[in-house]
This record gives sequence, structure tokens and C-alpha cells, in this order.
Amino acid sequence: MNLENTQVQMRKGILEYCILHIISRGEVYASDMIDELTAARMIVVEGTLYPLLTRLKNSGLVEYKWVESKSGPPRKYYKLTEPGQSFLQGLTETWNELIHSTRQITEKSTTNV
Amino acid sequence: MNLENTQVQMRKGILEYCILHIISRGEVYASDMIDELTAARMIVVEGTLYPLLTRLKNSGLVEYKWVESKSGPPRKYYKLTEPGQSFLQGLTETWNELIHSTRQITEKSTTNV
DNA sequence: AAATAGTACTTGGCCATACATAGTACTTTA
DNA sequence: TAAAGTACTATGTATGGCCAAGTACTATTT
Repeated sequence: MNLENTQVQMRKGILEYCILHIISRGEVYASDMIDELTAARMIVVEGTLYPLLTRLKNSGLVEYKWVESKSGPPRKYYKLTEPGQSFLQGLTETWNELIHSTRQITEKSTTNV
Repeated sequence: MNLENTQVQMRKGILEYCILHIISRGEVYASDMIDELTAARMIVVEGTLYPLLTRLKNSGLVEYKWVESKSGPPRKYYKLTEPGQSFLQGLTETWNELIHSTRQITEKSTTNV
């Protein structure tokens, strides 16, 4: 039970939310997402992102099209589907509620007891 | 891949943080914690809480003493150890950074693209 | 043209946590 | 003594993040 491990655990589910949000803003491919996540200090590696995108695709929340690249192999450009947009809305609520709940607990002062 | 499941996933790791925080405010036993977590709508059931407390104990982050009860079997009253306090500090930082990162991503407006 | 490097995506296996469920042990009450 | 309630324990399942190795295509170097 160490900090590093807990950081991994805390990321669970939240990553999905962040990625759906990134996709919701316009068509992007995997490396774009990694760049943006890294810029926000939400480090993500390929082995995490690609399986997640596959899950989102299989659930019908996102779809993609192949686009040729001038500097390497073709890329999958993702965008949200209709169900994906509703799902993202739901996630936003869930996330906000979770923050609220956590705040309610962690902002209780020590002197209350 | 449904909302309910994602809520469960998002809770991962955060629960540990919340519980350490509750314990940090004074000696409590399991039912106290469940009450407070429920009040904050961070629903937790026995099957989640007890194993978590055992993990925290085995990691040396919390310790407990048995206290007789007037209405049932004896209770384990928990409190933080020294390492537990440092760990909680670390978790607080981790959580705040995670919120910051998420905000940075989700508050980017759709019109940027 | 062949070898090397770089980019994009894939796959299989591991680990930790939340949860459902069933069960143990003790105390109080009827 | 039996039933109900409280506190804690134990087992098995599902999921997601990550490591690591691998495939496939393109561009560059020799």
C-alpha cells in the first residue's frame, strides 16, 4: 500500500471521463490525446489508452475513421456518438457528485471531535 | 460499460483517502465511518469497508484497540499512526492534483477546436 | 534495394480495489 | 432458551490501469 499505487487507483474511471471530454471537442487520434493528457499532468501510457478506446468503441460511445498520415501509418480519428454524448453528461454529474462528497468529508475540521 | 459501473470505478482509491481522513479526526469504529460516508452520499457497504480497514492496519497506517460496547459485541476503535498521517498528507496532494488535472481538461471549451 | 528508425496501433497477462454474499461470534431481549 | 441485533470475517467476481512484447506501415539512411 504505497502512494504510487493509490494514484493509479484514483485514476480509475476518471481517465474515461477525461478522454470522452477530449474527444467531444473535435476529432482526434490517440497521440493527440496523450499529448493533451500529458500536458495536464495526467500521465497515460499506450497500454492504458488503446484498450480504453477499444472499450469505448465496442460500447458504441465513440466511433472512428481511418485517416492517412504524411508521416507514418494511418490514424484512427475518433469522435463521440449520440449515446457517447449522453454518457459524457452522466459522467460529468457523477464526477461532480464525487468531488462534492469527498469535499464534505475532507473539509470537516479536526476540531469537531 | 454503464454509468453505475463507472461510479464504482471512480470511487477506487478515493475511498481510502476519505476513510483515512475520517479516522484522522478522532477515534472511530466501522459503523461510525459507514454512517458518515453514507451521509456524504459516498455509499459504502461492509464488504468494502472492513477489508479496506484490514489493509490499512496491515500496512501500519492505522491501529486499533478493542472497546467494550453496551449494546453488542466489542468494537475496534481506529486511529492513525505516524506513518498514516504522512500517508494522508500524500493522498491529499495526490487528490488535489488529480482534481486540478481533470479540471484543466474538462474546462477547455468546445469552441477551441 | 536493404537496413534502420520512427510512428500508430494491438495483445496478453498481472495486480489492486470495490462489491456481493455468506458466515462467525458476541450481547441483549423476549 | 430462542430470536434478534450488532460487529467483524472470509471468499469469489469484475473491472480498469499498467507493463511488456509484438505487428504493421512509412520515411530515412547507407
